[in-house]
Amino acid sequence: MEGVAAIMHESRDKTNSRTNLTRKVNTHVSVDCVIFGFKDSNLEVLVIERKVPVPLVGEGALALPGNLIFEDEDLDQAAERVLKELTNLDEIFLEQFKSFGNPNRLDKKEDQEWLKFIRTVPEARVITVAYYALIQVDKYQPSAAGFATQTRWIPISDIPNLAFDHNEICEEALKQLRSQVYRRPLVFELLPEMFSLAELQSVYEVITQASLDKRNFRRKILGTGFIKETSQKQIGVAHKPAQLYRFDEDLFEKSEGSFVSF
Amino acid sequence: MEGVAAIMHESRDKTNSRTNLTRKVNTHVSVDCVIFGFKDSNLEVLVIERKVPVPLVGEGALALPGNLIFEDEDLDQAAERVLKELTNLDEIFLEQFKSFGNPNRLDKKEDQEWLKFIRTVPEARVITVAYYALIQVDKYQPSAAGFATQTRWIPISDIPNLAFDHNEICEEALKQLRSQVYRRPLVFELLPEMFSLAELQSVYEVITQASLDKRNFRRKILGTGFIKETSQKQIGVAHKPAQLYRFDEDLFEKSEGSFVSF
DNA sequence: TCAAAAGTGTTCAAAATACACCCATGT
DNA sequence: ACATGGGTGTATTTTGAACACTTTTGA
Repeated sequence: MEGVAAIMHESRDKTNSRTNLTRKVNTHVSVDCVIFGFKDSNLEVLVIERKVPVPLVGEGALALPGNLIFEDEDLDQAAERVLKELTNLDEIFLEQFKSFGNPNRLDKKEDQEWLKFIRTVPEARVITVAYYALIQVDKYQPSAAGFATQTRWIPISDIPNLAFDHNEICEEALKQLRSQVYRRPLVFELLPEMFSLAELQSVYEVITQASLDKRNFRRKILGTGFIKETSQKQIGVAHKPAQLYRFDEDLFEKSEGSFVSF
Repeated sequence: MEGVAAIMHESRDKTNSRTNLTRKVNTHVSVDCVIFGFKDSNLEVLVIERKVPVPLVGEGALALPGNLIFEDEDLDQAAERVLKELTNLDEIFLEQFKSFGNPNRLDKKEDQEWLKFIRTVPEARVITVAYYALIQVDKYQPSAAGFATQTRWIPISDIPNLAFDHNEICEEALKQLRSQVYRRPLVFELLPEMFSLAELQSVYEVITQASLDKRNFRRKILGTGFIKETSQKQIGVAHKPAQLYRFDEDLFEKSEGSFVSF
């Protein structure tokens, strides 16, 4: 997902007082975001529906949120801005993982047709810098804006054909997430502030596609010392309510980033 | 290191029959390569000296090999080509790891002065896609070409100020190498076909900055099953010659990529 | 009272660590 | 004969893996 449409409305970004109307677009480089959320015990990806004069259905109607960068902004800033402009998401975990530059990546017929509506030079080559993001689904409500008409969560096991090379980008993002999940405390970006150990285990299981032993998991995760019990318990469940825990970032920092693996 | 100078001589790339003279340069995107070699029991990085009318000494004279991409080539192809054009290195391990897009990354005075000699639009913003490479120093002889006047190996502990944001790029490449060295068989790209276990251990130690127990190392590394004894021994050493081993790629593939860690 | 998930320990096997001496070779 | 690095085994500790029943709650 890239396009100049986003410059048709002002940015609310407080860090830059210039409006997007006066900013020069770099028509050769874009950013795309793969946003992961943990929903219904599943890992899902947030996609947008593209706004077009003649609505596309099925094939190619969906895309990752992404757009061209501005000449005066850093890549990380661009990713934050674009994400905000298309989905209203803000201040979430966002990290660059790979760039994609196949010269033919925008050449599919339906993609070209769409680019004709939103680009000054639809046939131009664009390389894209891809980011992955992690969000707590309950805390943030994505809402479509810019050239996105809707946002939609899609389970990663069930992703349809997306625009451009966005399926490949999703695949790579997943690989990245999987390879990092045991080296860094990423899972806590996907969970609410307080969570049960069963939920925590479930996030690990969903991401790594492996099933874990409950007792061993609890022993090890509590053994790290930075998962702390809170005074809260689950409410409204039809069974014994689970104790809730939180991730203590300070304790984690002090423990020198040594993390767990299963 | 980027510039249009490379298009002033033909590519010898057999995979593309068009000469570089007829290819259109993408003036907004470059590739840069951080080439690691294992020399004198040390990890070193290959840099080039920049060709300039008035030779620069000290500050900013050295840079990573890199250049602008062509409009019709993939990022990986561009990295291979540029590496070949500036250092004559070919068919070595090369992998993208991060893109750098600070809008001011080319703005230092000495860098701008240099860009004036090699660029049509020296003040243009360029984002660069960085690659890291691993080479067996005995097998390949880098030799300067294009706008490089010399190539030089520099120990990673002793890297001077480089052009542009190339110090930052080196740092990130090292991080990447360190984080992957125990997950993938990268070390064998740095060693000759046959090597002693002491050399192998030393590569791990140099990359991770940790010292390992000789007996435990040998037990574990042989325990993987894909480090195979050869019939050769070291020659010309003033002590008991070490048995030489090789990395068996087929056995590694079959062992499902499960690697060691220390 | 029942259904549903929470919570809890022990045993065994495997892997990690720590550690010191003799050996083969070239000079 | 000596200097240099090569090569080897064991004991201890730590970590990983497998495994089943009781408890608490809401409906």
